[in-house]
Amino acid sequence: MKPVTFEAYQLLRDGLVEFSGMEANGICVDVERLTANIQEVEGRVKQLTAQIRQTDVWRLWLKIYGGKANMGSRPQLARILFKELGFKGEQNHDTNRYILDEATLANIDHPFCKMFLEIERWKKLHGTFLLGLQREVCDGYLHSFFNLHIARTYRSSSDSINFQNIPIRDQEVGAYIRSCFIPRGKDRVLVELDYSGVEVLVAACYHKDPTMIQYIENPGKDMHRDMAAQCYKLKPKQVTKQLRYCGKNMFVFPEFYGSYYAQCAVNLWNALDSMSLTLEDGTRVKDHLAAKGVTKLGSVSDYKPEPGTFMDHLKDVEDDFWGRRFQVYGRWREDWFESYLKNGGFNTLTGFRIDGIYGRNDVINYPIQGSAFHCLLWSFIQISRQLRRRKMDALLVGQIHDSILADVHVSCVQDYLILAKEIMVDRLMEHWKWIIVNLKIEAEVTPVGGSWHDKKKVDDIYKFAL
DNA sequence: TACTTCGGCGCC
DNA sequence: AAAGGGCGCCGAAGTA
Repeated sequence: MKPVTFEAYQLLRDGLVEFSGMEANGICVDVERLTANIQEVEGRVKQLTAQIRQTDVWRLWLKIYGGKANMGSRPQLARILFKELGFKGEQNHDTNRYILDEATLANIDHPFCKMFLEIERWKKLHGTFLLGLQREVCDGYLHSFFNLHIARTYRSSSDSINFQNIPIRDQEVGAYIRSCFIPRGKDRVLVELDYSGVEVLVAACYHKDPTMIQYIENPGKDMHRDMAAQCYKLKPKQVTKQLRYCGKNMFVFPEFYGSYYAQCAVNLWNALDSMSLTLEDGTRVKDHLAAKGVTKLGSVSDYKPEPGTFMDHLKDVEDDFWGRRFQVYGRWREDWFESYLKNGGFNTLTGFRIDGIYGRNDVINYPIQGSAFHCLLWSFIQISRQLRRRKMDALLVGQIHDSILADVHVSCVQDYLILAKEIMVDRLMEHWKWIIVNLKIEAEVTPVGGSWHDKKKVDDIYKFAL
């Protein structure tokens, strides 16, 4: 850990103090609800397990493994699927073990795999989240740790339990665990404030790419939509919400983090079937691509994609992405890495030094990830101090990289929202002159008597009313 | 029994 | 030339 400016040292020191306060505050847990949810999920796991034991595959499993047969063992299941039932499986090149992750199982067309994934989904909720929380909760409160001395990027981490990976994407699973987090009183609510797209904004502060800045500053422009259009050979207007999601999470972000066209192509191509991608008028995107002359995924050999395939197309999209559209960003990545090779390290915009042996992707990603978190950290410190100074009935209870969770009395929700916005956007931009794009935040508030799962977006914090 | 390693997966 | 960044936790399986 090496803050190279006094200010960077102060940021960690003050952050440590405020995080300690937050840990002591803790977050209120509905213990009865937690117990009930554990019961319910255990019941579901038992029922699904009984069901899967009736299948032929499980009978085969028992025949081969006898008393050692373990429904939770993926290595055992891999043997059944790939050695006994003849499905094609990939192996880890170093260990020769079969890969049997969710994507692999989802692509095997067999009901047993679907059932297995369903059970795993609920077991993950049960073991990691519900029992984990029950183990750590004390007198109705959870006091997770929030560390500032762990991550190589100078981000934070959290443990006992990790408060930064509570399920939310899978709404059904998320509900079981998030409904256990509640405000510490009948007349209070939870308020969550997060920076929107802060890593993209902070990246722009490093590379200053004019095209990227236009995308950021112009609300009519949409990078993810445009890239989805290009990847699937569509007009931007044809891009549905689902297609935009694919552009964002299967091309744009992977490219930012250092993936490359061949990997993106596989994911975008598999999504055509697995997500049944269609246009507004019902046309299958796969058929649309076929009409444009692209009928095969294709592969790469001798560093060259097979001509005329989707793979080949994605190579063109990538070349265009870094070589033309975001060429300043692309050049920054090369220059930044060159400079690292020459100097053996680099400094972040927030005043930290990162020395040591790192790969290209690390060198490009660390400063962005770290500085983005430091925006949150600086705001967190200021908000926490102001709440004390103004004797407001609001406590900070959690932090998730780019968001702050507070437990607020109904009488001061609006004051809290306005104070926090002022600090997170206006004062932070005054404080760090290197922030050259406008920061934005989103607010979510739970109903009175609701849980973290019930949080709802606030349209306009200045017109907020409970 | 206690500990470590690995694969996998939850979040940003 | 290489090819997805950061964490923490779980269960399985191997080792001492």
